[in-house]
Amino acid sequence: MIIKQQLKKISIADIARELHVSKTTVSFILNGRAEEKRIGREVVERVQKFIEEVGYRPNPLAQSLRTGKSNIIALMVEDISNPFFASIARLIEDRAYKNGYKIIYCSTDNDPAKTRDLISMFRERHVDGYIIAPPEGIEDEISALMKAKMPVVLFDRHLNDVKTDLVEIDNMFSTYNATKHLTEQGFKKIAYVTFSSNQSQMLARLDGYNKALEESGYKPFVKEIAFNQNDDLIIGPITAFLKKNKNLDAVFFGTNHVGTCGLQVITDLGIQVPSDLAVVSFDDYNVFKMHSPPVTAISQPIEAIADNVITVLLNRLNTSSQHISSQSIVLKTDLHIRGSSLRAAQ
Amino acid sequence: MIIKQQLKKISIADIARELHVSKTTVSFILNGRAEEKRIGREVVERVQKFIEEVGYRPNPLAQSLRTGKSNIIALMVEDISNPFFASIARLIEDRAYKNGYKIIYCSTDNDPAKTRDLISMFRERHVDGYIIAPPEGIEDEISALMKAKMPVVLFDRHLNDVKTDLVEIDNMFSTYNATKHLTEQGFKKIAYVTFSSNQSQMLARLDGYNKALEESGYKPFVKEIAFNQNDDLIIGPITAFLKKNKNLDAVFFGTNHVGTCGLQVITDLGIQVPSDLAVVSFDDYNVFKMHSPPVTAISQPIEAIADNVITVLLNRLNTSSQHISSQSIVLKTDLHIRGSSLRAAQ
DNA sequence: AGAAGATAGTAAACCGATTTAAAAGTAGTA
DNA sequence: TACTACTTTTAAATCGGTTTACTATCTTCT
Repeated sequence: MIIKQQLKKISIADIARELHVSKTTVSFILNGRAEEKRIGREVVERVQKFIEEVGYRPNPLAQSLRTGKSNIIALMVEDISNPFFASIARLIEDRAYKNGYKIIYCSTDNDPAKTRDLISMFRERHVDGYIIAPPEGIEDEISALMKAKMPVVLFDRHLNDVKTDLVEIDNMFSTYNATKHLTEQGFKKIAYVTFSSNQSQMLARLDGYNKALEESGYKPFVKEIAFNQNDDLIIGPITAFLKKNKNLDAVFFGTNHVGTCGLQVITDLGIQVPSDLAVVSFDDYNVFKMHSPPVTAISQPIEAIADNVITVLLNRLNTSSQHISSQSIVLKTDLHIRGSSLRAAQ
Repeated sequence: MIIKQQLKKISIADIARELHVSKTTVSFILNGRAEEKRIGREVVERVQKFIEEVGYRPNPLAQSLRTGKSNIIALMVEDISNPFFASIARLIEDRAYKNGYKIIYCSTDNDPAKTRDLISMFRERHVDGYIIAPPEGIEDEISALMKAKMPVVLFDRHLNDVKTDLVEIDNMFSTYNATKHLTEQGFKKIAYVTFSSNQSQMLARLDGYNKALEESGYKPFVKEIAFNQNDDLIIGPITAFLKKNKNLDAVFFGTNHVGTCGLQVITDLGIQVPSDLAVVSFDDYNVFKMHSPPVTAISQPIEAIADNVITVLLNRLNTSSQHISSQSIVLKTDLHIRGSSLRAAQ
């Protein structure tokens, strides 16, 4: 027998009337302040029993209006349909729900104006905290949130001059290491194809690549593509680039999106991997694992990122870490070396 | 020069006090009911100017509490990190935002209990409408929503005995057609690997496969796998199945998730596609397009699905379609025939 | 002049909770 | 008896809007 949930009406006032006590009393009991407020044992039991029976649930809107708290966390990522962000969102969602928080997520498209709108919408709705993979150009809004004492955790990238909690990976070392791997395999003309971006993680990745090449004394070839969700506008430039630079012996893609598009180009052009061209990509992804030959990739620790992000935020929300000014967590990546970057036996 | 947004305090009462009018007047003007309520032109202008100046925005919580409307749409999918659902979510999100609605999404994991909880949470928060890819076993909750006059659009699958708005694809024809394609290519021992599920779309897909085989007089081989998010628990059974049935000449995967896992198994076992085994999968996906050989796949019209879903829901919300009892939209799929299912020239 | 009607605006109730400040009851004590 | 102290309970204010019902003034018409 399923108990009919009283999703309908029943408010705290109804309960009070029904049991001949005041709303105040009921509210105190509901919020576990019965003891503190010295509500008699008998009353507490009567109220709790009744609440149980009718399946009463307080109206969260009214609660939020009064208290200013909403039990909602805003999660803003670049693009929720990108598997990297989708996976992280999923993991964060699970942990948040388990801790009584709901997640609202949305895609920023790396557009500061859209992001600004979204933040202001979230502020109006009194969300309790923010998890953001920030686009450039919203430093001021983030600072404003901080000033208003809102918990904010950035991840995937950081903003200069804004001190927030932060979860990142070691981008520079990751690309440095992967590039080194290529040079160790004997590749010399190594291109780096990436989105044109001043985001911290993208700059760091580029730095790592440059540093490794510099150490080897090879010349860098960098191709920057305008950020875009539309595959065709990524495939076009990559095709042109690869057609023009036939002398390359390896290519390093800076993100999973660029990487998948790049692979498609390579297939379309009939380029042999790795004999014609070795391939490495940032971010691991089904497509890379299952490509033939499988593609060497830098795998981000998705679970660890999600876990750290939500842990840091929950701590802030529980105000148990008021005294900590801000913490920065940097996680390691794994380089999964696969066939696409191994110099065939001569 | 950027105007400082007054995200702080300022309420409708402040405005009223400042301009020596009543809250009521301000509220009417804000809601465009000035004319109807015969507020003088001069007052309207004064109020609007002031509102503009201070950047006043009404508190949505208070609005929702009073009106019962929230401008929020709940979007419940099986798993937000599945690329099919992530893409749809993304498209729906965009259109919803453009129409002044926000989306809250979440993953049901096909778990009716979790789904029930989520629905009841959404009801408490007074979301205005629901978009749901429903798991089995929540017929009652959906009916309850309908009874409460909430707009509900189901997609991807339907529930028997519940008449809601619905956007689906022609699952049965899709698998029938793809299976026919295999038999026409000369394959005879065609396995169908899928999640074990009584969801409408899964049953229809299975029916299509069976019907095509029946017409050809071939024997069906169906392998059902317990639904699971964890790849290892999918890969294991598929591996066992393929190892045991070496006489198969084609395999049809019933979802993108099963398909990617299946491909991985095929690669790991060193099975040659299509010479040893032809492959077809439901859902198109990067992984299939880029596999070598590329994998024949049934591509769902993602944009059309998203578009229809949100259009139907927005119509309901605008109450312009009160008289329509419920509408069912069935969309066509595309079979993308690729190398993985073509009988090599003998 | 008086009734009816239009015009312009507002006070107060309401949505459903939390919280402050205070009241009512009870017991102990001087 | 009156006064303090403690326990138990509650009325009313508040959050920030929307909406109902009503007032007051000015025209217009018979």
